[in-house]
Amino acid sequence: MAEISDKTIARLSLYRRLLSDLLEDGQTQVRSHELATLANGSPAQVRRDLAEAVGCQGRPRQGYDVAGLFESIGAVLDGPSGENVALVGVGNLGRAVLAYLAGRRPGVNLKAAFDSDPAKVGQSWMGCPCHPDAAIPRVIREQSIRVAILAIPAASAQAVAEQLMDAGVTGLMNFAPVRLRARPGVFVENIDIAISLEKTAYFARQAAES
Amino acid sequence: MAEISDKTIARLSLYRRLLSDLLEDGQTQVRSHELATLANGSPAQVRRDLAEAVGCQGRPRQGYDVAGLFESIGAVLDGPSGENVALVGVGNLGRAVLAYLAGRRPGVNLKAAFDSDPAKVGQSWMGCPCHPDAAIPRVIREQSIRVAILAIPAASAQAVAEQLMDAGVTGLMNFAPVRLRARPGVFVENIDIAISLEKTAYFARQAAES
DNA sequence: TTGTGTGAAACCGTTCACAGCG
DNA sequence: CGCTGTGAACGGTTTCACACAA
Repeated sequence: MAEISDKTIARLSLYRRLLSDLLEDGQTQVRSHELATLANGSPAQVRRDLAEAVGCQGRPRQGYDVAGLFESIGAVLDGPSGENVALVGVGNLGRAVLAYLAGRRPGVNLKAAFDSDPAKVGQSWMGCPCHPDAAIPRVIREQSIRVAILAIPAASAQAVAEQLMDAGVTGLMNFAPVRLRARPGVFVENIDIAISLEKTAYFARQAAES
Repeated sequence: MAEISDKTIARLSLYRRLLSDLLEDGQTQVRSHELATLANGSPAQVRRDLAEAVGCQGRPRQGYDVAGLFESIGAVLDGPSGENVALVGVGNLGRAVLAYLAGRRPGVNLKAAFDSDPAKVGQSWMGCPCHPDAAIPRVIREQSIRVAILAIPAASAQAVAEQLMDAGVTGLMNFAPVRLRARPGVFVENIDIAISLEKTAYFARQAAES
């Protein structure tokens, strides 16, 4: 398997979700054209993604086998076993993210939550207990957690990120409006809601002015 | 002003936030190299963004004037007056997004909230009342709202989006894990948390395996 | 010297267009 | 035929590299 780009992985994840819907509908075959429509993409892109990143097996005239494709994408995305994930910050945002995790994401296992609020420590969300921030190094190591979700205020994000990376985390999903200084080799996905909102406002105005 | 790309707008928004921090620190001048470091970008990119999108006035040897740059970027991003924004769905996620809005975003005025839960209707968040979903067409038109944030379940997202677009919304920020069918000219920013998480998990594994 | 502005080159991802196969 | 797989062309961004200004 060669290097797969950022955007391709995002699309594969989307394809998998769409395929999951098709499976529920009992559909067994799907054309690139059909998937493309559902994904707001082009048929050529779908074919290329499936051929290059997965080991495509689409057949002319019938398209792709839904169940098989679903499995193949899963093999690429999830690896042998799923990733263990920690959530740092169990505020409104953190709890909202839990709802997405609850959606039976294959390959993503929430193992631990952390919060600085003593009132939250000891409670449980989605069957996993909330630890105090001080427990981060120990728990991350004990549970072999490589992925962490930062849903905490900007002021503490960098410090917490350092602790996580020290403990072995190699993937961070950062909701705090800060550009984290990550060490080399660590992947950071910034979800910057403030920026996205300003972007939306800008293009909404552009759209209205035409 | 020529066409400014998606990504450039996102960076400008980031620059503005960074400049705002610098202003608070009392810094009056900034070099492209410095902004680039803060933004995790390259100096050349910063210069190009500022020169092409804004009407740069950086001077050799001193760099850019922080206050002036802050204003100039604001003029590009915000237009004459700010955009009026509606929030649909006042669950955990919706309330979390409100926190970002509360961060005194210039150019973004929350004017209305909507929720299908009768218990929430009538309450207020950030000084603006929560209306029932049925009031969407009326309120959106009355308040001249062009931007809407969808923080509702996937099942109802498309239907609500249609109502919003019918009422004149031209920019949607969509947190629901669905690919919205938007009419031409309407800007949609998808924040797909499930996809972002799977992406982070994938690259965390890649990083760990090297 | 230091740091900006910008044409030109390099890069990456997407789309085109067509060969091949059922 | 209809639909996939893929080399080749394309277009948009990013980076390079250097002229210029203080």
